[in-house]
Amino acid sequence: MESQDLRKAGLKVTLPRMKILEILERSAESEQRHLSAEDVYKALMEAGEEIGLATVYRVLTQFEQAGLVTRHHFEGGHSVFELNAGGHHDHIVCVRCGRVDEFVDETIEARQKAIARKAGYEMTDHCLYIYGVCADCRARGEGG
Amino acid sequence: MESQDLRKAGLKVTLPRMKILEILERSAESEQRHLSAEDVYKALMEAGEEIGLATVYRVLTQFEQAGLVTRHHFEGGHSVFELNAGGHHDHIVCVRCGRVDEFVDETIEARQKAIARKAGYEMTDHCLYIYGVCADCRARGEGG
DNA sequence: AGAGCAATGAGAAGCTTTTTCATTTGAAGG
DNA sequence: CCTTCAAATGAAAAAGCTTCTCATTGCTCT
Repeated sequence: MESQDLRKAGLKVTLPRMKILEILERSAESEQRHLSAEDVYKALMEAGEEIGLATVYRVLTQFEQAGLVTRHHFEGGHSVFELNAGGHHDHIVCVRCGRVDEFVDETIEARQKAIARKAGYEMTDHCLYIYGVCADCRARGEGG
Repeated sequence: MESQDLRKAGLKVTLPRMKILEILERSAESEQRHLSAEDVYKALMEAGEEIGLATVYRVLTQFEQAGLVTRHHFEGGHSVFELNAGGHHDHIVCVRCGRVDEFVDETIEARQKAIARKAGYEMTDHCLYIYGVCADCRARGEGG
């Protein structure tokens, strides 16, 4: 039951929050795990929900603070949000088509902690983006 | 001679470009290696140069395309630029005071290439940010 | 020195995100 | 079920960063 997720996060259960959570969950099941605020807004419109863009931003920020979603600063200036499920992972982004794949590498995870410690930092978080050209785009030819 | 750097990059040698390059070089020598467009603009104003903000953005973008600087998308919405010198490196950012340290780790570099290949990608670039609390901030106390 | 073309400056415009404030809605209690 | 109140929402305005427009300026080459 999703409303419990909101309650546990200390957020009042409202229609906009439920709907936005639904959108995020549905997109997490499909291939598109990373949604911008506008993506969410458009999905809401398509679902016939009259929810303002300001509310989308507010709710996504609240979800982030509540630990329900993670905000990523991809290239291009705008943020994307991703439902927190399945634990931590990093990203490979195709610079040609925008496709995003995920991975976890324990070696890198461990090295990061060691590097932070050596530099005198107590690591709280990290993010790693690998940029490249995906197999599909390369098969499609160099010309783009 | 700096003007040669511009020439090699295929850019006409103009006063604004020279001055911006100077600002970047001077800041690279000091502790502040990462400047936002506005930082550069303010530095120019302090130096008594009448260079428009639009030009700063244009020049920084050109420098990026020419490979002279690298643009980073730090958290907070705005980009920062860093002179390309001393080769590739990644970043550790203090979430408390904003301090930025740099590091290179060959193990991570190698793993990344391997991961990209395994996922079917041809890696073109990557960026890794470790977030944490630096030694100074921790010495200063948990309360902030 | 002069011609031609790229670069610049100032301000407007564009885009994403946040804020404001009146109105609406959800949660708790009678 | 109805009331009450704080919290949430919507619409529009505002804010912040970045890009665009276009007349003017200034390199580069001859």
